[in-house]
Amino acid sequence: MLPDVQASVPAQGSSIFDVAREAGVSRATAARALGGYGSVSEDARRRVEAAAERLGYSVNSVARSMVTGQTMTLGALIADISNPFFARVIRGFTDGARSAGYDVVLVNTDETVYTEIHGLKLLTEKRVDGILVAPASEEVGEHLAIAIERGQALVQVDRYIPGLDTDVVVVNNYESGYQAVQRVIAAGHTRIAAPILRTKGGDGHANLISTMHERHQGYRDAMTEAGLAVPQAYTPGAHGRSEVRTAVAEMLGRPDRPTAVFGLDDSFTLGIIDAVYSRELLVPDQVSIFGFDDTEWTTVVRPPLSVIAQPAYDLGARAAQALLRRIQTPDRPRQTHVLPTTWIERGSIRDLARQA
Amino acid sequence: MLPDVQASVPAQGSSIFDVAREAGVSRATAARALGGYGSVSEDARRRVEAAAERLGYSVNSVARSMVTGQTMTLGALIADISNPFFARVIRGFTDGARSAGYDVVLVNTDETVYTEIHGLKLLTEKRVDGILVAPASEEVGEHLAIAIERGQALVQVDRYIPGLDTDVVVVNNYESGYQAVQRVIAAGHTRIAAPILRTKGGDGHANLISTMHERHQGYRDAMTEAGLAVPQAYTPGAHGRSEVRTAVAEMLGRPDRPTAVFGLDDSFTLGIIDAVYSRELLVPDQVSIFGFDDTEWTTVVRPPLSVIAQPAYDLGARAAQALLRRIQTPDRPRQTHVLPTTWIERGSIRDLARQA
DNA sequence: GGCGCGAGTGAGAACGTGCTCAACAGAGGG
DNA sequence: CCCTCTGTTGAGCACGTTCTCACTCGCGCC
Repeated sequence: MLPDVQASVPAQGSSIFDVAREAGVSRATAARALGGYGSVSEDARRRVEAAAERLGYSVNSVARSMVTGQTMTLGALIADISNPFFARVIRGFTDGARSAGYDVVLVNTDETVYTEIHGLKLLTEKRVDGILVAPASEEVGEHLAIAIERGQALVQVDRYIPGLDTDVVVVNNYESGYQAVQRVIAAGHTRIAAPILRTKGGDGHANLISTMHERHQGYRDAMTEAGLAVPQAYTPGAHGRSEVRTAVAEMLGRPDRPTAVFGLDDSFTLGIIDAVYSRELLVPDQVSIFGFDDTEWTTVVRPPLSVIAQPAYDLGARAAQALLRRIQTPDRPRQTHVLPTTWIERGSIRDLARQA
Repeated sequence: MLPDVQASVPAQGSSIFDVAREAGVSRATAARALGGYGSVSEDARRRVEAAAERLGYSVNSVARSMVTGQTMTLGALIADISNPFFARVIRGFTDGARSAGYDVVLVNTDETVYTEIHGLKLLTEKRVDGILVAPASEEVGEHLAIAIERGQALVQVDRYIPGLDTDVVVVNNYESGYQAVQRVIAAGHTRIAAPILRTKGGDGHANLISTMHERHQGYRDAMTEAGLAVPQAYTPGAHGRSEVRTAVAEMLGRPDRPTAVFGLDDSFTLGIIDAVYSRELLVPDQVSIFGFDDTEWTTVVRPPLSVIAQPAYDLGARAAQALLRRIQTPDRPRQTHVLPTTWIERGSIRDLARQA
């Protein structure tokens, strides 16, 4: 590794000044030739392009951003990219962003408001042109309100903070939960359980997430309207798959155990299945299961799982679309996009009505 | 929406110049007070901080990057973030990056060299300080070689291009595949199949991915050394879950059908299970299954799946670590980090030997 | 032959920050 | 009393790009 050889390679990429000198023109002409604006003679254009090729010139987006005032970058503030649901949302978001020439910076919040605030600060400093956020709490949103006031383009996805003036892209969580539970009730079930997510903020107090909230309210209303009880034992708070497993296993050991359990999200459904197996109960003969979100594995469990499928990719793609429109037209009225879910009946719910 | 109200809010965030004027000091003093360098009187520091707070000042990272020459941003060029394996890798990578003050820009390549080249160009223009790449092809890597020559810090993860002079973070794919197949052979199986991934580049010719390549070679060698045949019918090329399903279903319909099928990655294993179900075969009594990568669903299928678990999160975290070290010390010798896999025996492999 | 016009070109400002340099005041020692 | 040293401050350059402005030159028209 001779130092001479290294020195022959420009440590930092060459600037448009180097290209101009190489081509024997001024910076302005080189910039015009490469930027495709103004008027440049055919001869000069060829010389500049050849020089750029020879020097391996690459536009410095940082400098461009200084001038144009836009970074062509979007930020994404989500709970956890290793959660397959968010991974699909982000895939849709990056695809939508990319097709308009934008890149995406990813920040995980782990459902923690403190991390969300910190991440928002970082993205603001990076001067991203817009931010996608799945708020960690439906109660604490002052940081987001301030960002909006300062003109930051923002879109909420999957969840939303009531009263926060942004575009929102969600599914009809309440209706989906309500209708699914109605279906299960129609199948003759009267004891239906639905554990609910309880996340903890940095300060130790529980965050409420609108998504969970609404799905659970749909469940409650469907039960109540059918004249069915919702005992507290059927709605334990849990923090993740293993806590759900524990809570549901306990519940299934009781004499008045539920005949059906509703998984409010992917990880909850997994925990419920874990619990059912640990009790060695048969699905759907001894206990029925249905879940929210149709992930890849729902067809490889036996019986295949009946679920409320939600268009995760489309959520992200629509959010990108909404965000890009807001960037282009900051004063447009805010919109809430509610994407439809699909009930997929597969076979994990026992029909007690027909059997009776 | 009165225009006056809007005008009262600064459209673009205030600069350090505004803070300096508000505090009654020069730009330089304000910069010193906020940047924490040089010496500033206690009085001036307080006034500057108060002014910054009042104006809601936020550092402009773009301008800072112009001066410092670093963006504190890393790029990630991976196949598909909605693939749970990569999602976990990226989670590890972002965590590692974040703890050192770096953000991550995400680019999906869809296993396409053309998209990878384009993504590399974008990341270069954005002047990211380092790039994580899971190369789409183990054959086409000239674009990456050029980037390295220009001084771009690069780390390859999950796969690698032979001869490309970068840090590499992988698992011992060959050994893992070899040993797993050896185990299955020891359990008395002689007809073991392993479909292999064939992705297509933008130009239509097949990409070889080192990961798949090595796992499959491990399988082949274990078979050959045990004196077992590897008929071409046992190693069909497929492009994803549904193609694997079709290929394996066909294979399982033959009279000389395999007694065990090896899923070289997560999506392949899903396709294999699909095929087994479509043939209504019992696992492990009629056919054994084992896979690569231990995802969340492997414990909710019946029987639970025996797999080679790989530390996806750690792959990403170690890659971040390696990349950050290279950024700090560009001339350090390149290292290849091989992370261990773990064989998890669960019950999807029938022991023919003990039974005989 | 003078004039206008358009194409092509170069000089230079601007973006907001980090950092160097010089200037200045005040304290302290010889 | 002068010199030095230290703490504090402001002026100004640099980063690489985009874009505006003014200038030159050649051509065609009156």
